[in-house]
Amino acid sequence: MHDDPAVRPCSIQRSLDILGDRWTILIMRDAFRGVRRFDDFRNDLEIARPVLTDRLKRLVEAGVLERRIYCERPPRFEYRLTPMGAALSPALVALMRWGDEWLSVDGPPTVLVHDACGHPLDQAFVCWHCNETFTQSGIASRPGGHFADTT
Amino acid sequence: MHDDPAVRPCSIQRSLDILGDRWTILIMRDAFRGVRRFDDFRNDLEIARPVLTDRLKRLVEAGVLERRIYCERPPRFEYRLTPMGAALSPALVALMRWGDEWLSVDGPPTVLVHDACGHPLDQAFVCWHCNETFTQSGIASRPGGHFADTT
DNA sequence: GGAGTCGGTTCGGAATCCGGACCGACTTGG
DNA sequence: CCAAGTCGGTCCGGATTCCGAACCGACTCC
Repeated sequence: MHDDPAVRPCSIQRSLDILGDRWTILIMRDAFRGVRRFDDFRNDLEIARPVLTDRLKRLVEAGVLERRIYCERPPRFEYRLTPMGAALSPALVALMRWGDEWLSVDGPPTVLVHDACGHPLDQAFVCWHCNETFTQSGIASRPGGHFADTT
Repeated sequence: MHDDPAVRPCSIQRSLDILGDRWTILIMRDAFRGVRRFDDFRNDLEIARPVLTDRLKRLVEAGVLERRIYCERPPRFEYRLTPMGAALSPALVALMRWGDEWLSVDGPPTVLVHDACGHPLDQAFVCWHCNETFTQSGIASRPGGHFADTT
């Protein structure tokens, strides 16, 4: 199931060890939307209760969500993004943009726009050293050789 | 399992309808790496044969991979990325970068670098209209309201 | 004190996944 | 000519995981 960690410790593999099932990424999407409580996740996702319990527990153990009490006397909990969880936003945005572009029948249902000018945003790579921006080419990878060529 | 498409046709949901199981994203990662043949996927992933057959078939049906003959007389097939599949690279890169940053014990095992100068690349948003680059702030979303705020 | 809320846990049945065996079409070696 | 190997699959029985439904504990509200 996983690569030899000494030879090719693939980070996609490791990310998917946390995120890689049918529900977890949707749970994270909801967390980004502001969903925090057990029943709100449940109502939004129509996920079975035991599965949601398990996924939230795993995400907390992974350090992606934080379980904190928001009500003392009947003990009630909420699940919030940690910095590690919030750092997933580029991945979720990329998934959303891909779905927008390739999977929507009547145009992108949700578009990220530049707050100042209102024009749509693109996702790209930046070299802060050269102050250059790319979408596809001009990229190399060291030392693993992934993604050097996508054709 | 899915949102009401009239009210909130979430593109992450739709993307995950194609990619959202334990194996599919890893299959796509391998495809980006250049893996094309059934047995190569199998050897790399240690996935059960019937499951791999099913996943490849689904990815072909979804339009993400293309199944083409590379040998006529014993009919042999290979699976190649379509443009739609290649467009997933930002999402896979984002996942890889997240794993690099948060999940590796001894520093990023693979880093994307700028081909010209060798410095590491960052992933960001670009407004081609204003020629501005952001990593987090200055972003809004219309009309769904996703990802406007990550705290 | 009965109903409602919230965040679970505990069941049995259903779907899915797994490894291993088998298969068809062909090539290669002896 | 026959045996073994390759490649891309399918078929099978057992194990895991998922699901919906019911239940539960602690509390609040009426």
